[in-house]
Amino acid sequence: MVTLYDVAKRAKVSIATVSRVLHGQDRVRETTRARVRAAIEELGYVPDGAAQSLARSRKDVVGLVYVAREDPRLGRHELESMSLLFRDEVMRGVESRLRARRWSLLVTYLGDDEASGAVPDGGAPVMPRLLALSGKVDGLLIGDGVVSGGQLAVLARRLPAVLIAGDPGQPYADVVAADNWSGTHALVEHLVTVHGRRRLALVDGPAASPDATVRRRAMEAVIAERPGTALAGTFSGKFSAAGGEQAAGRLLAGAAGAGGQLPDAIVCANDQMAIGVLRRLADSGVRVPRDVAVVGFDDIFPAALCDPPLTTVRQPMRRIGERACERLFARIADPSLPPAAELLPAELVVRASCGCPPVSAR
Amino acid sequence: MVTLYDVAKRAKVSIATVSRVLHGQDRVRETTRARVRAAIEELGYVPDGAAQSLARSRKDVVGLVYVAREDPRLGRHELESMSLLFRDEVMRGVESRLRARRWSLLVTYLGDDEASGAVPDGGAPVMPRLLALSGKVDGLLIGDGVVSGGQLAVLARRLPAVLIAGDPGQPYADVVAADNWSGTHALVEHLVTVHGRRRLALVDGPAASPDATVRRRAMEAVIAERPGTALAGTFSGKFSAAGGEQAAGRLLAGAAGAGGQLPDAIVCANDQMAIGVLRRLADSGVRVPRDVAVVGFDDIFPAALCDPPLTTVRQPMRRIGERACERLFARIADPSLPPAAELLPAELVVRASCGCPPVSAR
DNA sequence: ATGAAAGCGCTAACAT
DNA sequence: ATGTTAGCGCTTTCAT
Repeated sequence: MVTLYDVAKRAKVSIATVSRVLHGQDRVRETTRARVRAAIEELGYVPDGAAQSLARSRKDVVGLVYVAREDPRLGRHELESMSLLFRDEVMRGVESRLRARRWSLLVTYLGDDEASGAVPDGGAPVMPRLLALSGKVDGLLIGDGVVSGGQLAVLARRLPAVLIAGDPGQPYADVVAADNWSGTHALVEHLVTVHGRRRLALVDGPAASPDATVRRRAMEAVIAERPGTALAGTFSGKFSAAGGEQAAGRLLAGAAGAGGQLPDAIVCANDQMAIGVLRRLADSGVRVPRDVAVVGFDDIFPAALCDPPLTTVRQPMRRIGERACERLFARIADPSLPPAAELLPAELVVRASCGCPPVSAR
Repeated sequence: MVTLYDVAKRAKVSIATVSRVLHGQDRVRETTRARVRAAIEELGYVPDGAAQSLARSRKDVVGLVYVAREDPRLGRHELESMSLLFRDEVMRGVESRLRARRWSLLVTYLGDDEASGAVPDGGAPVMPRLLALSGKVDGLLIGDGVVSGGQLAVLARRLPAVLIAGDPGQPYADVVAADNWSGTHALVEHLVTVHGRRRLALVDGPAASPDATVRRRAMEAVIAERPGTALAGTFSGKFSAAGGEQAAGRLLAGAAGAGGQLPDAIVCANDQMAIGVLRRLADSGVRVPRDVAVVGFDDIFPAALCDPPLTTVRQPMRRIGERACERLFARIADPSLPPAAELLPAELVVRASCGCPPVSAR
């Protein structure tokens, strides 16, 4: 390996001078500078980042951790795998912030086995993988589901950490997430005030999901605020298109029963479920939005493509990445900052499935 | 910062012993081990990665460089931005290999201004960004279009490097890419032998694109091999849906002229263009695949969703990432390896737009 | 089983 | 303008 000493020897100067040239400092004679430059070029010298980091005692690197959560049965085009898009977008946001500072991003996907996400905190030591990573970065961005609360507490004590799209309620670390509540609120309000929908059914996600819970509450809030509206049933299932189909099936079965009546709007916990609902409805000859409006959440890619195009709420994924990164910078600069949660506004995306006139999709 | 010395002091042992405990070596008494463990836990000690790397003189990190190539006008759902999917998939492949070795991935997106990709090699020094990165990794994975040939030569001389989806013809570094030639060849063969198509039109990409060139050559090869088939015109444009629409427009105009005749198959340089062609054809009442077959290349997400579903060729993106990473490992282990190119088979994805019976897409 | 000490390649304060 | 030198935090012989 070519070191500073090799270059210094070749250019017949001291290592300090080489270092100066390397960092474009003045106080070096032009001719010397040229000699050093030549030596660097000839030797193909590359400064060792580890040594630099050690000497400067900072690394200019932030870590990003996700759980791999891979399902080999899912092709890359499956709707369910689209949640990956979320991460990719977040990452781009992070990267744009990093680039401005000329820092780098160290990405790690933990295997399902290595993450402690849902585990009920057995007081286990911090995951080794995560520990190793910690030593290589100035701060950590942690994806949702990577660590349990207890682990997070331990981790955040050791180094600056920001949780991405995690539980805004936990008190251990900073969080940056989308504002599920106001997003859903705006969506349901739209249904009620613009389209005059009154009997609102909910196709809910898993009870354990914090996101689903918040979205449900927001819907209930609108119903409470708007006299004349009512919750026309709740049908919960997995966050998948299949889950949506099943829920819609139960909903249809209920409406077909004695005195049964179709709701005039179906609010789904996410887009995948909404797409499943749409399919099931189409199979039964129910027209959307004419007979019933359907809305989703997330604005995943296929949402714009389905028939009718889905009205939904977009999570500001990229922005989440940017803000999380900025917050991390702030915390690195001042580790004593009290942990804060930042909720980013989610944007209502109006398409045709709510009853609005279709916009040329092209 | 908590260091090895702090832990040693607290546990009343030498730093060597702490280091031994840290790495699970034997030759440490159980009671001592326990004392050290306790000290580590109490202090919240995290080994400094930079110091470790320096002492071990290896980093266990590989770098991945891409050009940002961002167009802020494009929303994340635009077809054009789907090429990003390619990178994300490649990255997952890389990550899976890295994980097996417990290495990390250092990702950097260069700004358009920082990359030298298309630049005609002004003999400029290696980009500073890339240099800085080089010092932090054991090897580099370089995305297509990041560096020019000359730069690549310089870079590859300094550290292990593998080009991802770049020009397999360049002699400076290893390359891992999809086999465009045989993929296209199989696709066109399918059109000719299975569906009896004879008058094949080409909707070509930009002349400057190596990918487009290879795909064109492969198509010409099939035509040369199969008597009775003929090239029924070439219409080139940008690698975009709009480019495809324009090309289809010209094609239709030509067919409408005196003695004009529609081709019975249109081979497009990529899926985006094919989708544009499909749109334009639909607008003109031309039926696909009945009147004319249309095929693309890449198998981007919307390819399965359009009407009719697009027959195309899938690049083994994930596999490319895996192989590139493995090749990089090999080169790190033995830097004297002669540069090699590895072409991965691209898979024919048969849907309905070629004339095959539609498969239930769901 | 444990400790002492010599680097690893670099930065930066302090000479000169 | 340039050189000397003391760390940075760790791994790893080599002693004991």
